[in-house]
Amino acid sequence: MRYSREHKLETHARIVRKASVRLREKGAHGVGVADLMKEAGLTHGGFYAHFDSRDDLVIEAFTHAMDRSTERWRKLAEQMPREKRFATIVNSYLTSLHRDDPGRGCAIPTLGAEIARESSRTRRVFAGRLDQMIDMLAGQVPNLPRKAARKRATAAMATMIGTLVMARVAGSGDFSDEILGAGREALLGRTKSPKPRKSASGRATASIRH
Amino acid sequence: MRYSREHKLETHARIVRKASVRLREKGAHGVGVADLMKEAGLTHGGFYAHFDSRDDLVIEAFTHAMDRSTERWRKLAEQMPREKRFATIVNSYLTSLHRDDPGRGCAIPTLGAEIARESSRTRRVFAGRLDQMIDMLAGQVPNLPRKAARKRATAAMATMIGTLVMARVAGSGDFSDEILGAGREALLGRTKSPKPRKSASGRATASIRH
DNA sequence: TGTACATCAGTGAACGCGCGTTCACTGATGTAC
DNA sequence: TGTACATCAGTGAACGCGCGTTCACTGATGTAC
Repeated sequence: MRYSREHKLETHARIVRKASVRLREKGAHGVGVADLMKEAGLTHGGFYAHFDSRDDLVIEAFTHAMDRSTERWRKLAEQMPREKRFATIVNSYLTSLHRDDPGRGCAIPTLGAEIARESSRTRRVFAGRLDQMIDMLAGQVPNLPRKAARKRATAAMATMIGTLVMARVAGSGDFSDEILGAGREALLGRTKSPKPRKSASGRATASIRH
Repeated sequence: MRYSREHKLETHARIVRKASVRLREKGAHGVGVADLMKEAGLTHGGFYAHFDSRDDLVIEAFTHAMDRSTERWRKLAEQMPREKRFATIVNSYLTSLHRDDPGRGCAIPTLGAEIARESSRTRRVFAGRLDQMIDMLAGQVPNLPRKAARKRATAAMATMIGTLVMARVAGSGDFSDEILGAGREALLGRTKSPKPRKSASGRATASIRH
């Protein structure tokens, strides 16, 4: 072979990684194959050496985004004491930083509605990752039995997703900030500061994206 | 003129009405001008006698959908005693009927993410209607001062929108029903029946779409 | 170790297709006399 | 009231363009001897 086995896997992963950012930014139908390949430093012709169709890349890119988000949250939560884990995730999700950077953010507010209209094959994959994400969040809900925690986590995900969708429609002014604040309050109760706070490690908590 | 002034206005309104259904079903970029005109019983060539561009129709169709939803909710709520109004809206929003009929449903879960990526002109129009919808819902929240009611309404909208997005991704099986149920419980507390209930007038409440 | 060959990731031109938009035309009806 | 003309909503062919996909080709490198 021209390149080692690793080389191809690396290239494949790079395409998926870059595509997952651009697709979240521009929508599942908002970027062409040629642009996505250019993003990875390649020309469009080589695309079909890596994917059977554009849809396949969309599925892989989405899966990648969901897995990264879930994993990042889990790690973020694990650094905190039990009772603060849920609040930590909510606070880092409902941030102007997350709102203004959809490319690195949660894939559901950006791609959810479009995926809901795709083939049932695509939707099944999506639903699986959604399920995992809810489970992960349920694991961070304090003081509740398993089933109740999952219910709480599902509704919290809904509030976070809806808040982000509305806040993005509203742009980035006062109305948008009001929406973000309402979401945080509903999930966490009245809290002092919507501004980024320094964590113990000295890194600003709010700088952590999804 | 060939047709009376009314005739043109009626045709224009019909195009907008039909388009607003199809665009919610297929997405803001999911249907072509030709299809939308055929839906209204016309050929594509006449389109530009009514709209400057496809984007203009999308804006009008979206505005139409939002106005109809807001008005429908207001009327639905007005038929109920004060304390039940908020719950009535939530219960009729978070229904499998609404989930399975996006064309007649709320435009935010279907088009919100796409609109968030459009021109700021489009987003401003959208944000205005979103603001009106929140205000309307705030007016139905019982026992709270104006500002708190608006906060509550904003977060409730978020939960409803996010719940519908997730439920649609999940299809229409158990997982999807679980999501709908979690949203209802979070907003209304544990309630008995997720099934359609007959209202005093004999019409099934759940048959009312948005 | 050195050489000849086979492989296949990546290139860039070309394809067919659907889309938004334009345009010359039509013909039913409102308007002027 | 009846007739000639002007209007313009709607038609359907045509446009240019961008997209997903295909394909013949290339050339660096792994492999066989």
